[in-house]
Amino acid sequence: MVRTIDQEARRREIVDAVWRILERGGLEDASVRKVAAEAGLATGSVRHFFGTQAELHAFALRSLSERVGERVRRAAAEPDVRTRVVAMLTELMPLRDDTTRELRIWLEFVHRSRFDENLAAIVAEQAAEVRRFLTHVVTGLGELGHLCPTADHDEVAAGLNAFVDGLTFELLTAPALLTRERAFALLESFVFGHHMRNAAE
Amino acid sequence: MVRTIDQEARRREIVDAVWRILERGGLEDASVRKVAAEAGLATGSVRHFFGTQAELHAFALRSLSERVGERVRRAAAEPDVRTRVVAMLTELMPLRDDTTRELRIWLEFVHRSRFDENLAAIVAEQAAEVRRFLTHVVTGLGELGHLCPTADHDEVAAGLNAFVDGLTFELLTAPALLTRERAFALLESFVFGHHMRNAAE
DNA sequence: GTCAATCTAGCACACCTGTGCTGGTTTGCC
DNA sequence: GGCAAACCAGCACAGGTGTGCTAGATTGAC
Repeated sequence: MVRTIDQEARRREIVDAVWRILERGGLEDASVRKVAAEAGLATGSVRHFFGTQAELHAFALRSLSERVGERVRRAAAEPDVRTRVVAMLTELMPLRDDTTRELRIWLEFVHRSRFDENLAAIVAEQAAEVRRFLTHVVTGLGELGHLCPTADHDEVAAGLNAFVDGLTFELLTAPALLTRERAFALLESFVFGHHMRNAAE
Repeated sequence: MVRTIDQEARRREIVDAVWRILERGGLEDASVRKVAAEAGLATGSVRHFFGTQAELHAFALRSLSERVGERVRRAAAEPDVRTRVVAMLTELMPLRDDTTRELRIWLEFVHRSRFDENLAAIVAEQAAEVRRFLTHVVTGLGELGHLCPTADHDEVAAGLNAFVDGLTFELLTAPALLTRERAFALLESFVFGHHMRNAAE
């Protein structure tokens, strides 16, 4: 056998090229030829590692979610509860340059997934994971006393999810409406204010 | 001069075809040929009314926003304040089949606008208009006594905007996470609950 | 060195795209 | 009727696309 370790490195290089293109021009620009050029390869080389374009895109998406997952897990190590909640939510939103880059790319896939069953399955799984994660966060908030005791945690998590998604979406698509600082302030106010009561209250 | 009235009808027919295609397959599918086929015309006919594809897309977007605007204005006629606020917000969200259709199409343009300066200008103007509209709604809420007197209306409007956008985005891209009924409940809870205090509070 | 697995490179095909252009057809005014 | 403007239809060109395929280069085990 020859070179089993470099294979993964090459795949990562190619995925990096995909990400750069997605950030710059969106998924439509991520043709096999352009990806190859961006990675400094020939189209045949790319197709040796990814038999089809769909495979390449799916792999790029999965790699992205792995990366985000790692980051969130790292933020989860923070000992102080309140700091931890904010840190973890922050990782999911475009509040820094690095996360902005990731979420810009992520938005490309989410959008495409509306008309692509393959991507849709992956995206749906990711969304469900985020929701579970937010439910966890809400439980933590309950222990912190930031929640009305009668609040329905699922309901509160759904609301938090919508708020986070809305801030993210606006930061990505309408930067004139929202600065990072303001988004962060709104997030803190939403989480630690008296906003998390039950809808049935 | 021949036929000055049918011209607008034709344009509308073509735009209708564009919308149908956008809903079904996204903006990428809205090629001149496919639009023509959908409208039952030859490509040359479409190009007689819209010199270029970009022009066609821009026109389809503007037509959409006009349509939504009319609907919102109609909802603004409701006399009861509380009912009116809900009705107006409802028009901006995919809570019915007709508005869902419009917002699906709208999302296509918003997404494309990230890499298309022409569309970006139109979309940004629309977003600003929605924000002004929401600020208006918030003022109405203040008069209703649903707002903390010290609340910063701009801040509250920004939060409401994010929440509405988040619910909309999730309904369009992650229907497994959110039903229309739940979204409506969350909206009402957000607007009429104790959620609208000032961030600096 | 030998050799086979792995990787790279790129040509070729069929298809779709926007748009320039050139004819034909319909329409309503005079 | 005649005529010009408005409209319709579609060909043609120069690109770009995914992917099948073949041929060469590189690599590491033996």
